[in-house]
Amino acid sequence: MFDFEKLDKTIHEKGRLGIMTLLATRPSWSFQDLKAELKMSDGNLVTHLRTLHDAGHVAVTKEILDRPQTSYALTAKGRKAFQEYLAVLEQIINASRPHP
Amino acid sequence: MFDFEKLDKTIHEKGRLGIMTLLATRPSWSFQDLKAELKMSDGNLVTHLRTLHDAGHVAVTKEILDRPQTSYALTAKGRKAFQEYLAVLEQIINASRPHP
DNA sequence: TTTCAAACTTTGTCTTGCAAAGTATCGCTT
DNA sequence: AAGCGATACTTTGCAAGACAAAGTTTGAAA
Repeated sequence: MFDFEKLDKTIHEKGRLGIMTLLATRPSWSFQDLKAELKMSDGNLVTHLRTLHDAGHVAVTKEILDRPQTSYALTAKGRKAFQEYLAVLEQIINASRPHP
Repeated sequence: MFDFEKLDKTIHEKGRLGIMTLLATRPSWSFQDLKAELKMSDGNLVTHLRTLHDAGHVAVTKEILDRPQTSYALTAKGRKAFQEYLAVLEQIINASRPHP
């Protein structure tokens, strides 16, 4: 009916799903912006970002502008994985309309 | 941008999301059918069903036909909660198409 | 009454989320 | 130079939860 095995657990967790969704909307997000938007603690956010980075889904860029600033972006792999994840969500939505 | 707080944790967990999705497709499911479809262990499945039942999302019916058989169905509350959950999924899908 | 299957419960393990507090690094100010 | 504040992380500790395996209960059929 639908492939629950395909629901990538790395992405599915609430906090990381939030991160991935935000990253999908823009080429790049700063740590501070992610934190403000998602209302996560530093430690929690960093941990989730590291998990996503370890999975190869997120690229990290450190620069020092005015202040030190770290930016995050989807990798090609991450974008693909996320699209597959979204495809499962669409399956769920479609399946959930009771068929006549 | 979208409401992550609305992502009901009771529903969001992978196993329970599977259960809710199946329950949304039919008026009623037997324990055995859920188990077969979701490939979960007895203990795991029962625990998730109890969690959903405790949350008021799922109704339980025990009857004895040929064999004892327990059936599960969405409550009105569960159906509503699930629809709200799906609405967030749709927000995520829409937000994830990078806007031009 | 032995047997079988359904539907639990119990037990134990292991992972994970999460926050709070601490640390390192860099600019800016005085 | 010394101190200050912000960023970005690390560490620590706890609590919750997923999950499987094994045991238990219940009812029906043989």
